[in-house]
Amino acid sequence: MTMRTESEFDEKSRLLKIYRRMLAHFGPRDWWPADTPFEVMIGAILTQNTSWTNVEKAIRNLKSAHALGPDALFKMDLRRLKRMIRPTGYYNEKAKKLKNYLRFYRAEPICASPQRMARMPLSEMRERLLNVKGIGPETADSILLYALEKPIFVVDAYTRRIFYRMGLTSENASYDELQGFFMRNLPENTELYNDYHAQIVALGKEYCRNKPECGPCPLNEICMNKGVSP
DNA sequence: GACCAGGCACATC
DNA sequence: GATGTGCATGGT
Repeated sequence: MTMRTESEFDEKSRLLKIYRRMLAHFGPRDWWPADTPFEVMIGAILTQNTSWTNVEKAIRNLKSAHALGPDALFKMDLRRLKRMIRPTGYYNEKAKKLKNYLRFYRAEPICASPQRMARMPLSEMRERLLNVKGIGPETADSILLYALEKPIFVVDAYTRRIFYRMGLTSENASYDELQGFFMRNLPENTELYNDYHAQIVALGKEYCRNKPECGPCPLNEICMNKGVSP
């Protein structure tokens, strides 16, 4: 039998309270903004350290070239691919990352085979994704959660910043530590993880950018940061 | 013109 | 394991 501390209960209710507050303010986010699971995967790579508006341009380029599919992208000339994804920045690196991912994807048709997907344990799937050069923890988890609908919590720069400023996590917590914090304290639920992360991004974009001071935060009553950089 | 954006791999200590 | 660096465009 496991003992639970008071603070564990506090954190559980607090994380849900924060979620409800964000949900009330922003409404359901209906993520990920993409037409297909495959588009989610490509977007997840393209958005690495890049604003989503830049990714939209690249996605548009690929769509208008009728190239947003595994075969078309895999076969596309590298220089042409670079030209199309240029707006996302790091386009030389990202073009290689996409090619790496497509090689993996075509060899392991995870999305084309639901039976195989269902059989594959989450942790094993994650390991395989992380073995692809260019896929780190956030990209892997975004693919698992938003393309494959697996129950895993996505951590990003906004998550780290917001929850550190709230005083709930440490500034230099690792990805795995932060992910563990959320997954220990929230019910395991794909829909919740999906919208929770989307809410965090909405909050981050509007109120909690990487500046010394927050904007007027809709979470004021539960956010410990009173507008001063901690 | 500086600063930031839905990271990651790699080198070095 | 922690810390530093290159990668690059587009918006504010």
